[in-house]
Parts: sequence; structure tokens; C-alpha cells
Amino acid sequence: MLAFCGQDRILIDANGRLKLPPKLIEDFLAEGDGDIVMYCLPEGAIALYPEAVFHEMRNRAEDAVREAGMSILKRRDFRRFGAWSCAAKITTQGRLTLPTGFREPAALPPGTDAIIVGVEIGAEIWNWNRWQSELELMQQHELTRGDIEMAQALKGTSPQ
Amino acid sequence: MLAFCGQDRILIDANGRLKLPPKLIEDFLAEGDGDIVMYCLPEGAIALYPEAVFHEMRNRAEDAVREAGMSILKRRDFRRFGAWSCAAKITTQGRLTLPTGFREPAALPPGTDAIIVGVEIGAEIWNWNRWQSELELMQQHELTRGDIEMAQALKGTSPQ
DNA sequence: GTTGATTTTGGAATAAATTGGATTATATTG
DNA sequence: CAATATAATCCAATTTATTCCAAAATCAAC
Repeated sequence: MLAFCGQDRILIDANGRLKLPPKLIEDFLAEGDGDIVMYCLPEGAIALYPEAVFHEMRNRAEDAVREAGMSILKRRDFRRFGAWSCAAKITTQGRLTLPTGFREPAALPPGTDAIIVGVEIGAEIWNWNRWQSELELMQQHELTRGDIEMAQALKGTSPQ
Repeated sequence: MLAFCGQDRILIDANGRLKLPPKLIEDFLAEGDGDIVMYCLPEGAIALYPEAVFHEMRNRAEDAVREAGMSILKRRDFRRFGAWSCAAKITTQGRLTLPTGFREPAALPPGTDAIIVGVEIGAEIWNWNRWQSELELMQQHELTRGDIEMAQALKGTSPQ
């Protein structure tokens, strides 16, 4: 069955915890035993990936550590991903606690309604309003692309 | 489980000591028994690396010593890392004392709130304001990159 | 070299916050 | 409409943070 898909409303409780939808719990348990990585995205949402997926995303070059000693740029790369990632395990009740440092940038304070979205390789937790804007943005982008494609198809047309 | 990640507020006590977050204590104990190296970064923060990581970082080429005799640059390199690094061991209570010489350059005097950040290969202790600036910088950079990617996706559109 | 004062370090106690489990309520399915 | 599954709430247990104190070490003066 297709994993990591769909949208669900979730509640962030008074302690910054949330209960994952049953379907997603299954998906995360199936891939990596419920060990996940939370990653706070620049877009202002929190991504959840099975640990293996995140490692694949971050697999580093052999001499990365050595470079870190000599390069500010390299350190910044480590810094960005280190600062905005956090390992966790889904509890027996399917719950997850959002790291305190992620709540404000993601606009997900305790006691709010939020949305969790399947993203094929994992899931993302969004502030409700931000999710609406993101949908809008994606929609516009696709439509614009459609227009461009149509125009280009015409250009390539020659009288038969 | 993913090591050296996340952000935590910490307090530098009246004696220049701090207590590491439990998660980081575990990470440092797992890698090298709590033996660490503090390194005062040019960015103005204090990096903490497991001793093994620091050695890998400073792993010197065979002829490095000979070069030191010939090159001012090389000598400066040794000098910088020598002067700004310091071995330490995490205490039974998970505490660490900042070297007095590091406190001013890192803007971490006794009695201040600070931030400790996981950086994948270790951790960094930052003055709160400096960390905000660093975050801002990284965030802007990422968002700009995102915009450019979106624009290029449109430009490059062609019937597939 | 010895004594006294001061700083530093390690440990323990207390207070606060977090976590996990259980229970109750609500919704969904057949 | 009953049975099951899911959601929400509450409370106890544990963990973590903070403060305080005593021992040790360092330094200074005599």
C-alpha cells in the first residue's frame, strides 16, 4: 500500500506533543522501527523522515571532517543540518514531542491545530495557515508551467 | 540514533561552567568516553569535538613538520589550532568549564544564557545574539537559493 | 614553609518540567 | 445500533534543571 501520503489534521498538545495518524505510524514502523529524524525546514515546517532516509540525504564525503577544520563554509553546512535536525522515536502510543527549538520557527506552539502531510519519502507537519499558502504557491507554479509548456508546444508546431 | 543534533539553551554559571543537555552527554560518552576538545572558532563560538574527531580534523600530512620550518603560513596554522584548542573531560554530572581565555572571544562570560547546537560531528556553544545572526544568515541564504531554483525550473521547462 | 584567604571543583538536595501510561470520551465502521 | 478503533484528557513517575554547600586546591602574605 502506498506509504507516506495524504493529509491529516493533528493537535499539538499543551506539552508540544502530537499523535500521528495510524496510517503514518504504520509507515514509520515499517521503515526503520519508528526511529525517525525531525528536520526543521527553511520553508517553516517540520519534516519527519525515517532515519535511513535522512542518512541517505546527509551521507558525507570521506574527508568532510578534515575540511571542517579549514573551511567556514563546510562548518556552516554541518551547523545548519545539525541545528535543525533531531532524532526521535515514535512512542508506543504513536506520539512524538516537537523539539522546543523547532516550535517557534515552524509556528507550531503548544495547543494549536496543525496539518500533517505525507511527502512520499516521509511526512511534514505544517502550521495550518502556512500550509494554505504553500498549496497556493505550488498551484500557481504548476499552472504557470502549464502555460509555458502550451506556448512551447505551439512554437514547435509546423504546418502539416 | 542520530548524534550531535538539535539546539538547547544553556546557562553559563558564575564560575564559567555549563551543564550539557542529556542527549549530548550521551553522544560524547558514546564517542570517546567523554574526552573532548574545545576549540574556539574564528566565527566567535566554542566548538566541542570528541577527541577522535579533532584528531581526524588535524590529521597532518607526513611532511607537515618539515614544512613548518619553511613556511610562516604553516606555522600560523599550527599556532592557531594550538592556541585555541583545549582538552577536557565531561564530569560525572555532565558539566564542563569554559577555559578563561575562550570566554571573551566567544562572548560567553560567566552568568549568561547561551545556546548549544549540535553540528553532526560535535557541538558548538554560541552567545545568544551571535547565534541569532548566524541563523538569520543561513536562513536568508537558503530562501534565496529556493527562489532561484523555482525560477530556473520555469525557465528550463520543456515538453518531456 | 606555614598560615589564612580566596577561588574552584565536585556533589547533593530541591524544585520544575517532561514523559509515559491509563482512562474516558468521541468517532467510525460494519 | 453495537462493536471497534481512534482521539483526548488526566495523573503518576521519572527525568532534568537549578541552587546550594562542602571539600579541595590555589594563591598570597608573613
